[in-house]
Amino acid sequence: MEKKQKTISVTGVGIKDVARLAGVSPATVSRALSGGPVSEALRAQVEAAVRASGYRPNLAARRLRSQHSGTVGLVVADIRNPFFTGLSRAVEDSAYQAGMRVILCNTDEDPQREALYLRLMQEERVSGLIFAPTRASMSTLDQSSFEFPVVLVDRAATGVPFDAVVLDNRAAAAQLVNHLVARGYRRIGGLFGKTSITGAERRDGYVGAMQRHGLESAYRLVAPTAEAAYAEAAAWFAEATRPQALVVSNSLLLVGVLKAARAAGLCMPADLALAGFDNDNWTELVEPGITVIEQPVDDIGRSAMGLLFERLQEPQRPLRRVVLSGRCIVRGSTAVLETAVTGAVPQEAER
Amino acid sequence: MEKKQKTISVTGVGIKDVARLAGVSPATVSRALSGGPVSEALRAQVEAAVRASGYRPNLAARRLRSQHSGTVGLVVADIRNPFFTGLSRAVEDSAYQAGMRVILCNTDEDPQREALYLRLMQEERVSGLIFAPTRASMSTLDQSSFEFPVVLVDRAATGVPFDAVVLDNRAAAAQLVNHLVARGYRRIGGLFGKTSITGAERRDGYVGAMQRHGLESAYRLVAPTAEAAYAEAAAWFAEATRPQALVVSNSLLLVGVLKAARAAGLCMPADLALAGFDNDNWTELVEPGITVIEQPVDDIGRSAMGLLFERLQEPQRPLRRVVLSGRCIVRGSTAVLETAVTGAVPQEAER
DNA sequence: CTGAAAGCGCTTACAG
DNA sequence: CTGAAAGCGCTTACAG
Repeated sequence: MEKKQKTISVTGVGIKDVARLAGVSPATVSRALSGGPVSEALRAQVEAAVRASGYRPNLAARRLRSQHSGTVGLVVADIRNPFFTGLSRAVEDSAYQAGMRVILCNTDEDPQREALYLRLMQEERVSGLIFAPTRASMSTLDQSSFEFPVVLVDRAATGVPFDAVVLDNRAAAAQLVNHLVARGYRRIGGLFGKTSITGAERRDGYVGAMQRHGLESAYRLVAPTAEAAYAEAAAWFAEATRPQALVVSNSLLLVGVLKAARAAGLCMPADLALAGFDNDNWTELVEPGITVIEQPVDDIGRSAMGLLFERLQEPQRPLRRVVLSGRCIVRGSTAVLETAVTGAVPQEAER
Repeated sequence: MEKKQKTISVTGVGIKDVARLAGVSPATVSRALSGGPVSEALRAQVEAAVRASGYRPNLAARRLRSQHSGTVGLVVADIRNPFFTGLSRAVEDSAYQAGMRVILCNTDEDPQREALYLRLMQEERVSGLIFAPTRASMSTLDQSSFEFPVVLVDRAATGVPFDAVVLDNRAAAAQLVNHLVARGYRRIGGLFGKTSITGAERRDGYVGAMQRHGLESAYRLVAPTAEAAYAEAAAWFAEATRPQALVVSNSLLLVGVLKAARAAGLCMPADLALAGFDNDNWTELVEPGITVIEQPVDDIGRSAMGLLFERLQEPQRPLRRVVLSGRCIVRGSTAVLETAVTGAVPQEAER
């Protein structure tokens, strides 16, 4: 069983070998394998011949001939960022379910690598691309740069000429502010990443919500690393106007802020309340638990693949932008402020 | 600039178009692009024509003709496991540096999906495969199953007929035991995953080290999920023979144990010392910090790619097994036991 | 339903 | 160094 019939071919057993074995033409083998119109008798012969020979179709040949790569590209900043880890898993699952492959690339937010990988996508003739662009490159892009559909994820300015799946970042940030206000906090600061559009949108949401509550915004922008957040937070905590509560725009920054708070000897939430984004493992495990906005990564990945498929079927359809909501997971880091002015009713509901 | 010369071809601009534009043959374009022997004059003409036409080579055609896919497969259990996240990033970096692509597949430890993806690797005609097999499939595998080199990572029984890169799991587990003994603990239990060879090796290391110290082993095996670990640990903590310290074989189980300890109201390290594997973010951030063995994921990924390349260059070389050491990161979860019998000198050094 | 033939876009001996 | 020709392994009109 499973005897390896070494044929003359260097390449192993090909469709012609199977055809010979089954006593049919290569065309019939091809049809039988792709579910084409073949009589049951021949189909059975072909299947037997495939099993006997251990034949595996050559995908490079199939792609070249059929002009379908059956491949989608996924270009993100860094797979080690838990948001992208989850996203890539969701995209891969959707893709493999649809019988497609995924090519994953990490740009590290480097425009040069970004350009390199976009070029690669062209060379692979991907059927479509799911892309989380840097802010710089997003403005450069237009549809004519690509001969395949592109779906932006996570980062997409309103009005960009692409299908997109994003979180409602403004609403999510506002949700955190509302929650903090409801819990009695007033001097609420913000720390946002300055390189991605996501950080900017979350900042806008924060500023808007603070305004609606009649509170004064105080935010700072940092490079998207734990180290930068640590430095900025440490400096801030040393100032007289240190905030009572902090809204932080992603989990990397959150790590930096947490370490800075500990280094400064600040207790949560008594000395500092903390609220952020991404329901990473550690935000639950740390004491007293960090209040965060959880992003629906599975939905985001699935929706992105969905938009891609629909675009492939109907290239001329109007642009679509799927906006998903985050879920606020309340934990100990934003417990009710004990010195709260109980008379001050928040002007907006928590949700 | 960058004018899209739409040619008659449906497929976009091909090598023949470039050749016509440059006034040379397709063969010369091919040579110029692949760094073959071409005069400087013609090379410049070709480069200009490529720029002018926006030509991008079709990788499917190149692969079919050259019989090199320039692709390595990476088959792991789940990219969301932080060990595999780091590994995949390391492998991808090595691969892209060498001008190769990576195809990533998540098996979820499911033998059926494993078989499916191994078949896919054949169809892609990958140049090589980096593979973390389940225990079940590892015994099934032999070299003749593949027509490309395979390097096992993370999981590889001694004696398997493949190149492999693994952690010295026995030494690492022993290191944790030695450390706990040196800190004064004696009733040291173990919790190990039962599905992977890794868990078994770590258990062996634990048992051996306990024996050398003249201590009695007490370990339990569980399914590799946080839930299973939680259930088992919760039950154990309720028993009279509850351990003073616990060695846990991976970070998923560690999460379960930590939650169970908290639910049982056990303080670390006073009521329970904890030591595990994988220097995941949260092990540092949690109070009082968990002592763990850090795996050199970058080294593991790089070494695996290295073994693959060497095997491709020299198919007949003897099998190689690279065994890397973990680094013990000591944190508060294994602080000196205050009630330690100070007379009992550990029989082995901590390292 | 089936087969013979053409061709996807490249690379690579082969000959000069 | 250069070009004409063959061919990698498939799929797909085309004809029957």
